[in-house]
Amino acid sequence: MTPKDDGLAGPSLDHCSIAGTLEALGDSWSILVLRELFFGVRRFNEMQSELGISRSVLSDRLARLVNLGVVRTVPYQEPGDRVRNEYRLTRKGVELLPVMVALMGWGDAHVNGGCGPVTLHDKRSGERVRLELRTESGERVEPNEMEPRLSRSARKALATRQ
Amino acid sequence: MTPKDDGLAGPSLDHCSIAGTLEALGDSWSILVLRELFFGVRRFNEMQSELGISRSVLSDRLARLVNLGVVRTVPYQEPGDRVRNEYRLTRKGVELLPVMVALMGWGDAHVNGGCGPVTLHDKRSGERVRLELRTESGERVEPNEMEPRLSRSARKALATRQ
DNA sequence: CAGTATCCCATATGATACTG
DNA sequence: CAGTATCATATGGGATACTG
Repeated sequence: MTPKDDGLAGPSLDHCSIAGTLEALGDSWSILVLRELFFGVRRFNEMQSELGISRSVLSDRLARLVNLGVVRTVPYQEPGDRVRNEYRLTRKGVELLPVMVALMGWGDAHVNGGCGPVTLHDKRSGERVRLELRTESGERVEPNEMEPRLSRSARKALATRQ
Repeated sequence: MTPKDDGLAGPSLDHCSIAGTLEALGDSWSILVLRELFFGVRRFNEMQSELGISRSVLSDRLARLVNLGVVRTVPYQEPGDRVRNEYRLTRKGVELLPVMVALMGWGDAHVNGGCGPVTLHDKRSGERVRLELRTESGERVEPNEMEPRLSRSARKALATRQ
């Protein structure tokens, strides 16, 4: 048995969705910028000082995120001041929250020794929220009870190539 | 209302768990190496050719992951060959799978246009598995229905500092 | 096969200064 | 306040060659 036989990886996975997301957001600042937005920080200067990121990089990252469609600018005006922009997550950006929740969960458990400085709550009930793996029929699944499979389309693509 | 007032971010979050996890695994290769392990690829040379990563970087990354405790080496021996090592996820590494599932989910939806080359299944039932946000009492929560709060300990830390 | 060591380069980042 | 432009640097990564 060569290792190749039982592995799923291969040319068909060069652009697997994990790699795709990382290509879009896998640099060292994008996720942190999105975290700020998630945590309610919306303005350039505040993000900059919170994150300790350089102004040029923050400017670049925000532009990229807007371009990607995960962030949008919203005009606002302080009384007696000119109109400026603040930044908000788009729907596409909000759908990234599970990534942040997963990162936070692992960091809570394995970096911060069991719990972190932030907890997540349902806005209505106030109950704590967490991420779970479930089957379509609603059964909980542990991470080690899960296996990846090539989708039908990927198998077909692989077959024609061989 | 200054933006500062309604944001959660601040000095107490410099080492929030998202940043912590990213610090450990946020480089451009670690997650991809872990993906290979998740997909069943365990040997150095195979990972190297699958990923198109340079040998030195792969070597370095594997060492770091072992050091972090998310990967361990397991000796194996091909008949008539000397003993070598292969790599496996530890429990701590397996607990990182939700991060990969979340990345995959977003990539499926927003990079690969609705579906990707890989699906995840319960080993037993074969049913598809996905990530869900739920309250402790089992209610499903949409990403936009969720808000972050400072934990009790973080509030206390913040209070003493001010 | 499974690495390690060396060297070189591209690029990401930060510091600083400037602008509306 | 909210950026943009320029520059210097550091670091990450690849290519290559070597070793057990």
